Formats: sequence, structure tokens, C-alpha cells
Amino acid sequence: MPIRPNDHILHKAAWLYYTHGLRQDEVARQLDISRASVAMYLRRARESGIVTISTSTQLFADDVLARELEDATGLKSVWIVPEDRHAMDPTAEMPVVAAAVFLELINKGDRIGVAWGRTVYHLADVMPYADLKGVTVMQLCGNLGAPYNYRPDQCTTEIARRLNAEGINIYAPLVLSSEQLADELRGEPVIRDQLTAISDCQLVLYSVGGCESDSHLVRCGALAAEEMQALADAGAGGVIAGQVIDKDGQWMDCAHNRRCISANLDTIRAIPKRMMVVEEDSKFEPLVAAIKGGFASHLVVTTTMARRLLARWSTG
Amino acid sequence: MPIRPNDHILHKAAWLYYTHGLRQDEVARQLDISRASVAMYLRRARESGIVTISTSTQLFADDVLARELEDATGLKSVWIVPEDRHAMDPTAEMPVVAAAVFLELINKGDRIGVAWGRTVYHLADVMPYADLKGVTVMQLCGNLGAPYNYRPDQCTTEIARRLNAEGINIYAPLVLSSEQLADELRGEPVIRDQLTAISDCQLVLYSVGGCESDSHLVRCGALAAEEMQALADAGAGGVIAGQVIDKDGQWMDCAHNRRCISANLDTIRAIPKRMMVVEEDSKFEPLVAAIKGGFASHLVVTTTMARRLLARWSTG
DNA sequence: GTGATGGTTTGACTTTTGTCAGTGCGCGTG
DNA sequence: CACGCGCACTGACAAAAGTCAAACCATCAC
Repeated sequence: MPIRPNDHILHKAAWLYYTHGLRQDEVARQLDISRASVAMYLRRARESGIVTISTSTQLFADDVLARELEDATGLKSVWIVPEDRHAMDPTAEMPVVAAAVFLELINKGDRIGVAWGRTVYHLADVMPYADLKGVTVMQLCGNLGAPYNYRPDQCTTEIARRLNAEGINIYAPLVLSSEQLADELRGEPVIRDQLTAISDCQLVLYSVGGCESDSHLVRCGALAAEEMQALADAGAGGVIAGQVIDKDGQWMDCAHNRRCISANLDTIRAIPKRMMVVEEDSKFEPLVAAIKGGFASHLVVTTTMARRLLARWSTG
Repeated sequence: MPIRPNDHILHKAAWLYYTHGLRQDEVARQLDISRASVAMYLRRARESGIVTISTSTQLFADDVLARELEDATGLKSVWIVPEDRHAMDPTAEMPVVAAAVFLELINKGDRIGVAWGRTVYHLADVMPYADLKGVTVMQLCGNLGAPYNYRPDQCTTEIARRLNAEGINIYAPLVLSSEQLADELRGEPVIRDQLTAISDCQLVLYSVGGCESDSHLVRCGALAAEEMQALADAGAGGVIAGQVIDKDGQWMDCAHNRRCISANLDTIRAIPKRMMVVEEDSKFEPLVAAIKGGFASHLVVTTTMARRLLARWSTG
């Protein structure tokens, strides 16, 4: 939605209504239009980020369990989404909380790296609109083919659009058929510059993938089921931005990883705010690996997951 | 307003209503309370900064005159408050705009210096509530006696309160009766530390004072009318955080300044974001001095003032 | 135990807001 | 020039939110 000249009236209506607290009919009188138009303008102002309404995520950070988990693991901040709420669907709640947390972590002028996956896409889908000009949202890894609609470029673009931020995509496949080609492509100035620019990020957003033979990476065709099985047998612990890590969160020197166009893991680890969101409780082991590997500083999980993590860390 | 245990329900109500978009009666049903209570909780959530509603100040920055003034003066950003709006009182509008701009300039974790004066107090008075834990608001200069209700500590405290930020006051008078006492007091660890800490600020907020014999500094008893007259004759151009500057914005080596407990002007100049708000058009010359002295990077003024400034800068 | 106090909570009422079918108007097209 | 198309606007109605007096309920002082 590009800024059109008569956005002015939209700004004015929003200003009078939200900042000055006038009633819609007063705004209408002042701008000499009908009240119904004012109502319409106000909706658009909200949808375009001219007006931002945000709720503190403290509700989810304000939890004894969260504090304990932070102390045990050394994570900077943990948000816990309860499952026991009668009416609210916890699976639907997680991305909403994550989106709000994500927004709170953004500073003006930040550069933000975004990976991909179902979780990230869900998050993008419920991301509130905001007016964050000057913020840059960039893709952390190469793209996938058609089948999925939560492809890396989709996630980046959608988040950038909602935030009124600039979106930067990586125009390369996530996985290539040969290591040599991957090397060559990584050396291409366009791609190389984009991968290098990731080190300027102040914040990254991702989830962690599992290493089962029906995992994300397999289903989207980036990796054969047998290959994944082999990796799992060889000690793979999880997937970060398309790359396989071992149970301690270290990069695995395997064919798949060498064929991947994605952010360097050390670069990611060096980013100050690393926000990790995990929806499924089945991702416990991958999450443990990711935390051990230093891929999370800010974590959003369910109560169940938090309890399991705490148990793991207490027993050493 | 300290956080009390049952703030939890307040957060919950705000979350369901604002983030999930439920209706008040749905929230009421879910929390098992009456809808009227929900309405009340929501108001409190807004008033306590749990929920923040902010409108982009673009409306006032989006102005040809503002761009021209930025180019001419080298200021980083200018906001212009129009006077010609039929219905809205421009004097009342200025602080509202300034407060919104101020909020937009704050980043999480910032340390902010606040001076004092009528303008700053007006601003504090219309400052929206926000949830900026981790932000510190500190007084730039010493205090005055009783007569005024817009004393330095008042301004700081009120702004900190609205923002839910930490407020730090300087417990010293603005002006002492002797230079020696001022020196000694500046050397006191408590005071010295506070003055030194000002250099850690990322943002300052102030206006500029005039040098007439009925100026602010005189009326509040910090300076005798004759003294001010003498300073004006000696080339005083304006007042910044209680200290007199000359027409080029340089610190004046005068008895008053030496008796002042206030932030070092070079320290202030080194702060990245220096937000200056000027309500009265009569403050044209002081403002020119302040800009020349490098005390503003972000400026909020009326259209008239902007035109005069532009004229001054074009003619050299 | 009583009664006063300060704060919540509620039901009932009023005001404000959201919505949508329908109107009006400018503009490019046949 | 008439026609149709798209867009912004309006009027009227239904839905939702704001408000307030009265009830309630702990807590404390006497």
C-alpha cells in the first residue's frame, strides 16, 4: 500500500480521534466529512500502521517458571504461553504472543533477520500492522520451490509489509544439487553481499526444525528422507535456518549443509537478540540443541515445554 | 502506581480485547466478570501503559517547509505545527505534537535528560501513558524553590511516571548564592555522579528561554531583573537548562552561570538526539542562538517560527 | 460488634461506533 | 455525448462501548 496524497486526511482523522480523543462525529465535523467516512478512515489508519495499538506482553513473561528457566539456562528472556486456558486455543495463541514479543524487541532503525517455517509463517500471519520505516527485514536463507506457501521469501515479505519496513530477499535456492554450485553461488556478489549483511542484524527470528524423516526439510523436498535418517543416526539434533546442527548445537559438516545457501551459524550466534519460537512440544530435543548451540537469547514456548526444559537443565 | 498482584486480570482483559479483538462482553464471559468491569479494566490498562495507542507524527513532519528548514539549517528532523487550523488551538496543539514526537524518539533502554520550563511542563501534562520499563528519565539541572509548579523535578517526575520509567532527580538548587558553594556542591559525589551520568543520555528534551527582564529565569527568582538586563546587554542570546548562552550559542562566562548546578553544555551537545520544542514565537532570537550553538537536532515549532527561521538561514 | 471507609462490581441506561446497501460523481471509453 | 465503471461518500440501523448510581465487600477503628 504505497502512500497516496490523500493519506493526509487519514492521518488527520487518526490524530484527532486517537491523540486528541475527539469523538468520531467531532472529527467528521472538523474535517467536513460524514461520520461513516471517519470510521472508515480510522480502520484504514489502523490497518496501515498510522495508528498502532499494542499490548504489553508482560502477562506471559510474568511467570515464576519463566524466571526459573532464565536462571537455569542463561536465556535473557522467556515468555510462556499457558495451555490450560479453557477458552483460548494454545496453538493459536502462541504465534500471537510471539508476534507481540517480536514487535517489542524491535528498535527503530534495526535490521532484522527472518528464517522460515510453519511457525514463522503463522507469526507473520497474525503480525499487527506498524509504522516501522527505517527497519529492514531480511531473509536469512535461500528459497524453496513452489509446494509450500510458507516459503522464506513469503515470511520476510509479509512481515516487512505489515511493519511498513523494507524487505530484502535472497534470490537463491536454499539447497543446490551440488556443493560446487553452492560454493559458486555463495561467491556471487549479489548473494555474498546479502549473506554478509546478516552480520549487521540486531535481531533474528526463527524456530527450530526437527530431524525426523517426516520433518519440514524433508517434506518440502530439500532433503531426502533417507538422507535425513542418516543425519539423525550421525547425531543430528535439529535444523536452524535450513542447516542441520548436532545435539550440541554445532554445525554439522555434511553434504546437505555444504549445499545450503544460508546465513553462517556463527554470524547468527553473534546477533545480539536471537528470538526463538517453538510451537510443537515434539520439538523438545531440537530446541535443547538450539539452546546449547547459543541460538536463542529470547524464547517463546508453552508451559509444558518450559517445564521439560527446566527439568533437563536442573538434572544437568 | 506500583504493580499490584491483581494487575494480572487487567493484563488479561487488555490482551483479549486489544490483541485478540474480542468484544467486551466476550472478554467478560471469559474472565467471568461483568462487562462494566471489563470496560473499567480497559480504561485502566490504557492509563497505566499496559496498552499503548500511538499515532504517527508523520502528519507534522510531512511538510515542504519542514524539509526546507532541515536542508537550510542542517537539523535532523523538523515537525511543524500549523496555526491556521480553524478549530484546534495551536498553543494547545504544540505540546501534544511534541509529546508524540518525544515518544517516537525514545528507544528501549534509553537514558533521557529533561530540562524544565513552561513548555516542558505542558508537554509532560499531555504525555500519553506508556510502558517503558528500563528507560531512565533524568533531570538536567538543579531545582527551584516553591513558586512554580513546573519545576525541574516536577517535569522529570511526571514524565517518568507517565512512561513507567525510572526518574532520577538532582537534589540541589539550580542557582546558589555563591560561586564557591556551587563549586563545592558540584564536587559532592552524589551531585557529581548525576551530572556525569548525563553524558550517557541518548536523548534530551528542552525548550529555550529568553533573556528579557521578565523572562522565566527572572520570574522564578533565579536571577535578578537587573542582572538579566546586564547579561542581555553583554550579548546574552538565550537560556538552556538554566544557563545563559550568547547569540552564537556559546556558554557565557558570567556570575550566574558559574553559580548554576546544571548539565555541562558540551555534554548536552554531545547527546545524539537533542529535541527542542518552542511554543512562543517571541522566542525567535533565543532559538536561533540555540540552533547555532548545536543544541537542537530535532525541532518542533509553529509554521510562523519555521518561516522566520528559514528566512534567517537563507539570508545567511 | 458496629459502623465508617475506600475500593470493586454490577445492572440499567445512554452514547458512540461499526456496517452496509445505496447514492452521487468524476473519468475514461465506445 | 451517453454509458458504464470504480471509487468515495452518506443515511439509517444494529451492535458495542461508556457511564453512573447503587450494591457489595473486605478492612480497620472504636
